[in-house]
Amino acid sequence: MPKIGMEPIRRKALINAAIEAIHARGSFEVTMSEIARQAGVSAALAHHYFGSKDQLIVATMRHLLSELSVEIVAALRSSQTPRERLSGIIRANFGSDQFRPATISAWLTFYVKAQSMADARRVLSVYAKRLRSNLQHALTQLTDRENAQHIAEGTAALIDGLYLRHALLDSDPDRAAAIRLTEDYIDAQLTAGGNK
Amino acid sequence: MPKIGMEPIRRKALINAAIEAIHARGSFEVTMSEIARQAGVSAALAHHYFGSKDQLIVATMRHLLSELSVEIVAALRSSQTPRERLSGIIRANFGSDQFRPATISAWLTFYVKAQSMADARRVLSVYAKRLRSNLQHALTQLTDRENAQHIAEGTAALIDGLYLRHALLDSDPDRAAAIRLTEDYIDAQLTAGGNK
Amino acid sequence: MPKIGMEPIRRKALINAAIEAIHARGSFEVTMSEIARQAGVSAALAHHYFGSKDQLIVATMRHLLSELSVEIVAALRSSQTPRERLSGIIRANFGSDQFRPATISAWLTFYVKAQSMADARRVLSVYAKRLRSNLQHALTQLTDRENAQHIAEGTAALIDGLYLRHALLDSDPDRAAAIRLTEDYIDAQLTAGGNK
Amino acid sequence: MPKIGMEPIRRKALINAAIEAIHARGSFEVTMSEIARQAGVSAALAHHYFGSKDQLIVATMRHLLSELSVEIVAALRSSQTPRERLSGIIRANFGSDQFRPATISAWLTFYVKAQSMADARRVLSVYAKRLRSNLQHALTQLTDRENAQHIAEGTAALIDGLYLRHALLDSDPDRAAAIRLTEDYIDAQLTAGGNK
DNA sequence: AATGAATGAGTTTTCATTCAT
DNA sequence: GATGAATGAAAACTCATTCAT
Repeated sequence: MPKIGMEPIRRKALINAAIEAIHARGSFEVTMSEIARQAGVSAALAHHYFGSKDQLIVATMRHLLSELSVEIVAALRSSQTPRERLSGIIRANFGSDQFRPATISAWLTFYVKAQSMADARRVLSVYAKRLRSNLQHALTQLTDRENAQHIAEGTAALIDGLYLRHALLDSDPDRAAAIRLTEDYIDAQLTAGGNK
Repeated sequence: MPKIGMEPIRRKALINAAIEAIHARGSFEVTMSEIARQAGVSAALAHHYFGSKDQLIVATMRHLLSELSVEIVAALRSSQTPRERLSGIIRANFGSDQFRPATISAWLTFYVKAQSMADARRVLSVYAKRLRSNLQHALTQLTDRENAQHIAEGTAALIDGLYLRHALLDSDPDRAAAIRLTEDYIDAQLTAGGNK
Repeated sequence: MPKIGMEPIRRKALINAAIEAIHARGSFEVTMSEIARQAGVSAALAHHYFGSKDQLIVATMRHLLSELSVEIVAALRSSQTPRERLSGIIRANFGSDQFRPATISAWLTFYVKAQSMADARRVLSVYAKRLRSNLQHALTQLTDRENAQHIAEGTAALIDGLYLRHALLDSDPDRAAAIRLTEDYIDAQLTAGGNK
Repeated sequence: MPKIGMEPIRRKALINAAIEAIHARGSFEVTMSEIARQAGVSAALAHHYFGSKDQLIVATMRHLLSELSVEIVAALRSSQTPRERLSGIIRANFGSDQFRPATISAWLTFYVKAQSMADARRVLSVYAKRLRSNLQHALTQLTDRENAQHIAEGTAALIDGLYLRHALLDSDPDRAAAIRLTEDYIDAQLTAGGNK
């Protein structure tokens, strides 16, 4: 086994382990040891690669966010019309990689962590802004600016709310229902606000 | 200073202190000592009255929930029509006591705590069900059952999502905007779904 | 209810409660509150009457010892011959008030407490010496001094050992068997050592 | 200083430290810190290796018991006749490693701990049964079954009782006297009961 | 690259004890 | 005579983190 190039492998393994461990524990009450055990390495190694628990957490958030980003970008690329782009964003947010128990737990704990940790807050703010900006951009082409802002805010809240409510459910999240609810919201708001 | 009948006073003080301390800290990483100090008593006394940190947490959740309940009940009582009842529920959820930074922080951390603590989960589930049931009951009188269910679910998610997104904001939450967004959602959905 | 003369009643109740609580807990891991609750009074009152937990413990030991003393004295009084006196001492030690689970537990914990508490040690030493002296006195009339000493030591050890071993048993102690064993020991030793 | 394979060394050191600390304190009122300090390590390390104070206690009991077992087995091996085997068991029980103040203190506290701790109780019960079974086995070859049982019970009680009484003594225990007393008991009982 | 060893700093929790009423 | 209120002090336990190998 080559002893070279282990770093990216370990980092990825630890980040995935963090997500699973957070879910298993239900919150950030996970210890570094648990995460390391889940990844099959020693706690010391996790420190070696990430420097501290907080930094591992931020790296995990960034990872989740960038995964989501990739899917959103892909969805936007394959869309032709503004309305299709909206649907793409929604589908990406409720994608099977994102909208599953472990990821939902992780997101939720990140929101809490963001309350007390500047780094985490910054990362989440970036996500929140980007989501709104993506939605707004597409919506501006469908209705007036003020209405677009309004609907973007609502859509973002709806997405986050659906995540939150699903954190409480024991059953597997119903992606189709979540998508339908969000799509309906946009449709109804566009109709009510008057299309361009 | 009276030395008798202190228990209810202390319990209330500790619960309020817990909410404030959770907000100040940003999460449940508050210590019992911090909560006790905030309440002006010793940590030992907090244990004396609540038994454990977890039980103090659950008591705090229950308190927040019952406060909300009282406001919702009041709002429902003073409403004449189903549509007014919906507005009442929404206003209660975004009431000035509820929709403020400290309470928002507390709610968020409760959701996380519910992931790992059976008692907390139970309490929150009760709240989630009651909210949906209240919404649904009013909605059923305005549109067909299936649509009512759908809108109730969306409204609940929207409310929770607005809380979640405001947890990230430094500025004071805009109650009026949150209410308008939710009301608009209901109106548009009812219009789209066809009134009774 | 007269408010006078409560002291002896409370003291006795607390001492009995201590014995029961020690047994229930299995050791001195009893708290003052538990003892007080068992006695139906507040922990503060226990302090009022005994000054400290340690003093309550010593008082409880003294009580147990004096109960035993009374029974031994009575047994000695009603005995005619030295051999009868020996039997009386044995019967008293395995009397139904002494040789029962709660008392056995209490004795055992007292022995441990005596290791670290001068007062307790003194009290127990007095008991140990008195028991040996009583035995020796009767034995000296039945065999030579050296043999008497020997047998007294053995009898005392046997009695204590039987208590100790019964502390481990779940079943009710078999008083008759314990008495027989001890009597047999004395008989056999007297026969072997040669009677006077 | 080798930095690997420390675990067994630390475990042993901590167990020995526990015995000494228990003796120094006189009871289980020892703290983990005291034990750890005695072993020259941090309290955290003791927890790391044993999980909890209770588990360290049980490990210490097991250690004492297995040491005794080894000595008993050796004594039994080097004996030819049943009577010699009895002497071997007795000598092992009053061996210089066993019958010394620190070990006596430890045993006594174990008996108390066994009252409230299931694990400890189980361990001690095993010891009690094994001692009786060893004695009985040898005795059955020297007298009838019923008498053998009787004497075995008495011998075991005598041994435990001698330990108990020596817990109260400040002077060093007199091993020879304890052995003589126990041997005399067996001899006299065998004579009285009739040899096979 | 990787880990077992080790700990300091902190957290919850327990309890005997005091005191005002 | 009696107690609820209150706490200081100390205990067990946890965990991120460091370090030598």
